[in-house]
Amino acid sequence: MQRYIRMLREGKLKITPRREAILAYFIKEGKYATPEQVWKKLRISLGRLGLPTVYRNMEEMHQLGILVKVEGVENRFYYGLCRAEDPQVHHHHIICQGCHKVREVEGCLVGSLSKQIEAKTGFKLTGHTVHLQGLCQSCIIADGG
Amino acid sequence: MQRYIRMLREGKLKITPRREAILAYFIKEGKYATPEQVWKKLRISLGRLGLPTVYRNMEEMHQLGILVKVEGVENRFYYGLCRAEDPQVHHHHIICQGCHKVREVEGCLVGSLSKQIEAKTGFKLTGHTVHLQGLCQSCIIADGG
DNA sequence: CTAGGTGCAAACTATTTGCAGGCGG
DNA sequence: CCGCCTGCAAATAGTTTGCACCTAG
Repeated sequence: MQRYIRMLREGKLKITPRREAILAYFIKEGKYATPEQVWKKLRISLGRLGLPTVYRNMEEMHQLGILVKVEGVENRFYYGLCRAEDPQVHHHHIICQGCHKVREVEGCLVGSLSKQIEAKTGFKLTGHTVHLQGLCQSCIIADGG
Repeated sequence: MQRYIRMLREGKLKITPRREAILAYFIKEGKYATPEQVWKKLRISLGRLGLPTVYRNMEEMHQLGILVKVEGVENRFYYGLCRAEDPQVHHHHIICQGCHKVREVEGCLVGSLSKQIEAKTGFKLTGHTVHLQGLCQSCIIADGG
């Protein structure tokens, strides 16, 4: 928790009960979630909590690299906690299709091939997004595979 | 054009003036576009044209592998014509940040590394999406770089 | 104390749906 | 001539905004 608090401070954001609760939610669940899912859970314990507050805070945390943002099914956006040592160091994430657990994947899949791609296409690569889907150990077992 | 017409037939979709116009749009422009952009252009030449019709047709063409669908900025979806020999053969696309041109990238960036990823994470990979952004030859020059 | 954070209500906007009539095969 | 296709209007739903009040630092 402390490292995320520190990241909020570095981003000039105040440490409020709402922000701590959102962080605690992601640390506890370890899964990705929509702002609405987070809101439904937290407003029970927090009493009053506005959905826009959750949207605002999750987006801000995404800007600071605390949360990863991924396009899920059905035109919705999901956020997951990034546990990488240094979120600034480029890496990818893999998400379990069974339980929505998020895990960091070190290194970059595109980096080593970028020269080849540029040579073949004539494009100069400026960026990329990679979304990996999979099944975690527990869900492989649960799936009977 | 003929190959896309054939793909529509194989998908049990009728060949209508609206569908031909949408295909012609993408063949001519060679860029990705939102349903709204396509609609604004085509309703001039087609007279009456409903925006829902464009949404419906573009989504159907996406299902058939005729159009690629990518998440753009600002929570909107863009579609681009897939010119790959066989769209069923797995490949990626790179989109020019300057002019929005779409180009196929043969091969798979994840495939050769999937074993490593699985070994390192313990996940079993079930799928992935890769979005490459870049600058095409013309836009590199226009950019002065 | 003061700038940033929050709740609420309302707005916004991309996308979808229902349905009556139209047209491709 | 049958069933898919289309336009229109209206609904849906995720997300954002305006604003008065509140609270962390």
